[in-house]
Amino acid sequence: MNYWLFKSEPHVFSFADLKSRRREPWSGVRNYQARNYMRDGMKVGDAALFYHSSCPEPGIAGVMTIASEPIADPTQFNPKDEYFDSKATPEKPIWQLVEVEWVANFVEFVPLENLRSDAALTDMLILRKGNRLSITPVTAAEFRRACKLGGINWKQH
DNA sequence: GCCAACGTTGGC
DNA sequence: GCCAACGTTGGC
Repeated sequence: MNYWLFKSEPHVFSFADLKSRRREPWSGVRNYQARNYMRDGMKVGDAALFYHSSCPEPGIAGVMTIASEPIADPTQFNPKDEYFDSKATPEKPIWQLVEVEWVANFVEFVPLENLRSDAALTDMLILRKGNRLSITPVTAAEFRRACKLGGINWKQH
């Protein structure tokens, strides 16, 4: 099993939104590296952290799971959609997505500040200077540690 | 709102 | 293929 971290701006789509919807297609990724992680790297059942970015309190809110194989992101075909891509066709899609499913809220939200000050997390990609990728892999150890900071014992899941 | 850092675009 | 200009991200 692989582990991931997904960023989302909570005023657009928050972890609470995912909890109420339960399952959601992760549409709108328009960065090749992030797409490649979804298309080539993810397996159904992988676990992922949900990170809130561009907000008053950035940090990790909880855990979700990869719930589908990669499929073509339908928003790329819709001229009315903000993520429309005129170069994409249903025969030759450019952008893929996976569906994600809510698993568990952290008992305590883990602010970015706490991630930065944790010695076990210094290599997390999200903490690297200049990192802008909306989807990044995390190691199993980083994943467990983040869960622990959030008040969850991941082994019980 | 500022600004550093990065990805993408497009002229050559 | 180079690289300057531009747009975006995201913390502060």
